[in-house]
Amino acid sequence: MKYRSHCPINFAQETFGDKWSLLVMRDLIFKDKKYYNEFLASDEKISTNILADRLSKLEMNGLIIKSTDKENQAKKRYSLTNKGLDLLPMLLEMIAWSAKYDSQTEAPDTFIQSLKSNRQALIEKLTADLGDITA
Amino acid sequence: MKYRSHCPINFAQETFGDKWSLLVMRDLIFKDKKYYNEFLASDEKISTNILADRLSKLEMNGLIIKSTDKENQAKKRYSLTNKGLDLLPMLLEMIAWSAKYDSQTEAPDTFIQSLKSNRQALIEKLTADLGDITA
DNA sequence: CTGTATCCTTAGGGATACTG
DNA sequence: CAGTATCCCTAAGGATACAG
Repeated sequence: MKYRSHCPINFAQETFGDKWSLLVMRDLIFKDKKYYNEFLASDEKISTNILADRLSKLEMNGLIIKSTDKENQAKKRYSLTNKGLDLLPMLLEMIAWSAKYDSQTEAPDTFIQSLKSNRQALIEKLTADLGDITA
Repeated sequence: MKYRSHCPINFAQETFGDKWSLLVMRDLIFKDKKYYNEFLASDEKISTNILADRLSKLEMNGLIIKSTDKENQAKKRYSLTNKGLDLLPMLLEMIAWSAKYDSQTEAPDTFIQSLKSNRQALIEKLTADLGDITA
């Protein structure tokens, strides 16, 4: 891959700055989604070819890993890597910003407060998940 | 504007998730850029029509404001609003993530440490700037 | 169920000439 | 200097059919 510059913000932009990647990461981190059809069913209606492409790119960039489901050979399971999980702090700040400025969010202060207090629990849950896979 | 969903991550994506907006914000926040030709001169080589479009969209979305330079009537000056400035925490987390995983970054630990220690000073400087304009 | 493969459309972007 | 206005092009995305 050829980067436009060596700026870290540009690096992030080129890694997950497209229209869909961050939404897939959201589904993995906050919505406990793990399977293809679960991502496909998200509100934003990603189309199947784009989803396949993004999953593959996220895997190539080391943010997620793909494994075979234990129960069902045909079924693939997507999980976060540490690199992917490390997006959490940034995502939380992003969510806090949106909550503050998106008029659709009701009671942003309460919402942000609950985010922060759940932060540690979320990290622990995701890290445990991670152990499941890499073990 | 019509949003794909009411998710806060999607809101952020649709507000500044294009290829250029965040780089303009970076220039304003971290590089003290204020004028059209300064943005135009950035490493990533944004083209003039795109820059004009992004500045206008960022203004419409309330992240920046445009004013006339005091010295020169023809010269326009772009400044951060509070809403724009509030992207700082997210950007710092983004930079920290990139520093950790972009192999181009030398000594990421040191880099991230210096980011964090400069954080408060940066906020104060930017806030002072803001006072200049809105006063 | 988990994807590929195709086809098609469009938004986003790049180059460059031009204007107040 | 600070942008518009054009023209053009491609990558990105959407719809849908199909395959292992």
